[in-house]
Amino acid sequence: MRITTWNVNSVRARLPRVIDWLDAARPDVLCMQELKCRDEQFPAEAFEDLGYNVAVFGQKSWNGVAIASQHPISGIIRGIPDADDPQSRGMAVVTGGLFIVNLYVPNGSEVGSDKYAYKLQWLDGLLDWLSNETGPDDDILVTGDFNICPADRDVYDPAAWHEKIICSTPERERFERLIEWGLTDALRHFDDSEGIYTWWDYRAAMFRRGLGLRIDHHLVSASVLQRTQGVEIDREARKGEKPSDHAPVTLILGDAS
DNA sequence: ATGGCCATCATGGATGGA
Repeated sequence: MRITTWNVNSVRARLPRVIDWLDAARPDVLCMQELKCRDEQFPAEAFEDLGYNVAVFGQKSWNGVAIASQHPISGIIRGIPDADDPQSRGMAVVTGGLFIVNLYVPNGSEVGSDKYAYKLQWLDGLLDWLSNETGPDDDILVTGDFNICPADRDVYDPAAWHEKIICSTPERERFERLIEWGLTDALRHFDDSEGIYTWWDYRAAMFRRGLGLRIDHHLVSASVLQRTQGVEIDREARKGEKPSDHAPVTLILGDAS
């Protein structure tokens, strides 16, 4: 079983690329972030034509998350950690035997800004929400665009990013609390090397120069970790005409025992 | 060179992203 997370940076602007990729890669589940459209603007038919069921949690212009799955989708939760938040940044479903939480964590803009305070509050709320909704003994995948580099090895220039947004200690502490709660950063379970990135700035030919950040993650509970065979980042999808600035990141699982 | 690009809404240029 394969589950992909991909910040598509506008599902409407990216539709041909997303659909072509999905048709070729055919993961069991695709978790998307940054739809930048309302629910009724989401091109559900294009996914359904490929045999996927879809659950969408969008909003006008910004943010928005969706899950496409070849398996039946049930138990849809819209609005994490707070159902009343006007920003659509989190949803959860049950599909393929997993509780999948798909997140678009706030960017935070700048350390010390109002948006930064919202980001930290949002991450605090996420941990509370998880603790109320489920437990680390369940079959859980928390995936998406976390907008956090967990460690310096996830950053192309740690000195330049020191205590900057994405890399600040309070953000990393929130990430670490998710790990302490009982989740494992699936990629780091297999590979502790530097230079592994999932996002590259559109500006200054950062992708061509190999300068990026690792901010898209698959966090798995112990039972899911036991089945995890690897994590793949599809850098090919960052090349060519009109790419997203994020690459798709795929979690590969064996069968449940 | 302390910026570079890209999407949205709207139809110019502000706002947001990371």
